[in-house]
Amino acid sequence: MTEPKVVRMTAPTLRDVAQLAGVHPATASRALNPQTRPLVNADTARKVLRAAESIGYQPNPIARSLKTARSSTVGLVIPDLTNPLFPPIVRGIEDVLTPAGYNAWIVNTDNDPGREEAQVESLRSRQVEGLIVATARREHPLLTRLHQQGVRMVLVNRRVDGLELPSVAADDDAGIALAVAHLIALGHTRIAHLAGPQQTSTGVSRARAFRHALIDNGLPDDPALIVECRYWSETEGAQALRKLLDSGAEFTAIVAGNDLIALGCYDVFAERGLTCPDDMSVIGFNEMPFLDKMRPPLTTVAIPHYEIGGEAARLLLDTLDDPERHPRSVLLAPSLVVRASTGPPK
Amino acid sequence: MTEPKVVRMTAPTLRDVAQLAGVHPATASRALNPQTRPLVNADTARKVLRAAESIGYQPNPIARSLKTARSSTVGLVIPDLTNPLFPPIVRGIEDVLTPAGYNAWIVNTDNDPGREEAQVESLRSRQVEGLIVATARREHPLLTRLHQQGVRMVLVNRRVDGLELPSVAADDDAGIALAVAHLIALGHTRIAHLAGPQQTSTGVSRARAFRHALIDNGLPDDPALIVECRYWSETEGAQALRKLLDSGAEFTAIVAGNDLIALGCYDVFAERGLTCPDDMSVIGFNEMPFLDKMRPPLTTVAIPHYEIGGEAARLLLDTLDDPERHPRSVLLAPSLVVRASTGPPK
DNA sequence: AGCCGGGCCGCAATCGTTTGCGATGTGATG
DNA sequence: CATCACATCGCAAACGATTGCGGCCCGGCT
Repeated sequence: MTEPKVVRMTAPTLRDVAQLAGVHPATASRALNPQTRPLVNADTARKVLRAAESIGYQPNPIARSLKTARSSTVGLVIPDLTNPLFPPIVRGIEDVLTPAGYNAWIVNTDNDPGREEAQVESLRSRQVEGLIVATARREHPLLTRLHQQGVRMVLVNRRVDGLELPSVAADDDAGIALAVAHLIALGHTRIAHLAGPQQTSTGVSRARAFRHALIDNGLPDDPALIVECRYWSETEGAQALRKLLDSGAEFTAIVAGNDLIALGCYDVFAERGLTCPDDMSVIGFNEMPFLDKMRPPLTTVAIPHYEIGGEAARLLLDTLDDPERHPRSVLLAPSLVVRASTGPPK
Repeated sequence: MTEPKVVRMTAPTLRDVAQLAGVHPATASRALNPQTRPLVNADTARKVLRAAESIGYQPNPIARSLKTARSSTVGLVIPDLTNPLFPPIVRGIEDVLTPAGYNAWIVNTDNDPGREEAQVESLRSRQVEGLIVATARREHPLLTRLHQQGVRMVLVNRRVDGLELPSVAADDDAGIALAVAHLIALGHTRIAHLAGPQQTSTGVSRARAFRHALIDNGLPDDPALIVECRYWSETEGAQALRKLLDSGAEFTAIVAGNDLIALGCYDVFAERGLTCPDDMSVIGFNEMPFLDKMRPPLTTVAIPHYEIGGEAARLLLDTLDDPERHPRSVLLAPSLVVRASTGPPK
């Protein structure tokens, strides 16, 4: 004899819990929320919790968001997920956000300010409580506006000129110093720099660090040996190197703004019949995946992606916790990974 | 004489629009929604639209979701964003979802069923209208349960045994046939297969295709030349190849289940002093980024990632449109990219 | 003139929570 | 015994949109 069991198609709501526990929804709400639980009798709280448990109640985040104007969600603004730099960072972010009860909304901007604006707008309308932004440019009207409007955010990898925002990045100075020292130790004296876009703080700070490193090592700071790439991409790296070679400048080693730019050089080596590292040493930045399997394996400055993500998430959580807190910024120490793309000059 | 201008800190709501246009919020709602616009007088609709425009009204998606139990959002369930296979697919998905007015929520499962369950639960509580799932295993209790509950979804790259779900993937048979034909044309007759995990449909279908391809070419189907990897990873690939070499089996070429497995072979080549392709040819699957810069550049079967993503999104949109529609599945044609990891046997 | 049928629009309920406020009961206190 | 403080809980109003239902008006018809 099977009793007809009523199956409810819709998820159990707070009212259901309340009814089952024999209390008012308001009481159930207070009992369920650890913050307000002291406001209800311990016994009734227990009853409510048991009822909720028994019917598998899950609070509806949408209704909650509507009422509280919060969402337990933060937005991640990424220029391009396809860039292997970002996935590990995202991973680090999620791994600290999740235990804290937050979720992350990932959006791609394709480096397009228009798309970026639309995406951020969409995030805001979904009541995200804060933003982790990896698309900052030195001049960034959108970010300054958001900051004025009191949107909580933290920057990763890059910063905005004149904006006091919490940020986390690798220590570019230290990283570039490592790279240059390595090349000098190998015997190089004429070293070029394929700089990243100077619209990004990282681009300028690495370029500046490069010149400082030369000077610190008693080498001349020759502007003819620095070329700017318009994007952090392989094709731009290749383009820049061609320009440099065509200029007739003499050099035996290259410090690239990042790994992609360095990999772009490989294409040019092939075109021009140069062998690496015999004719030309090159060193990247970021330690993206699979560099060890490249031809030749790329020497690079490794940065702790995962930790950068985690630290960014922690900074954001701090900010959400206490919006008045003075913005901290953290720099994480890079390290040098020597592979086969660097060697003594011929 | 500056008039005191009242600035509202909170975003304009539908009531504001209605008030400004001199109509009831209900009318404003109908006017704003193209679906219901015919229900209101064209003039008043114009007035409402103008009012909305003038104060920059953006509908609150949270309130809308609460009322309508919809969200214009779909969930993307990815095993691991760090795998370079997925970002381009995600990109393809987003590029068709966005014009259709949908957004994508990306979640990582780390190949962990527990995490997967939690993530999917979180997606559902946020009222996602459908799921695009890239984590399917052949036995997948979670997915079968979701399917029974009527959750709309489409599978990418992999399928679930006995479940009639829309799916999109590369044509494994064709791809493997291409790979095997290439090796045979080079003169190889003893070809090994480092198969992907046999819990995944892709793992078995590629393995099956491999054996069929051998037979079709009049070669023996030798079980000793097939080893299964437990994961689609470099380390597993390396492990499998070591096992195969240690077994004493003789072969001159390898068809790897995917690129990562193939790259794992490179490590073993180095360990054992084998040179590729002279001692051993190897061919991958997927055409992940940067393979052209590997040592040696990896021959592989290229699949149209971006299109796969786009097609998956289209299938999901179809399903959302008409849930009764018979599940379509699409296979996209792969192509062979010949590089330097394959050559004639010694 | 009376009636009918649209077209157009407003009323109010609703989605599932949260939360200020007030009601109730209890025990302690003067 | 009256008063008061306090703990506990219920009432009801939000949050911002959508939508069934019904009312009004106006033009056309008999």
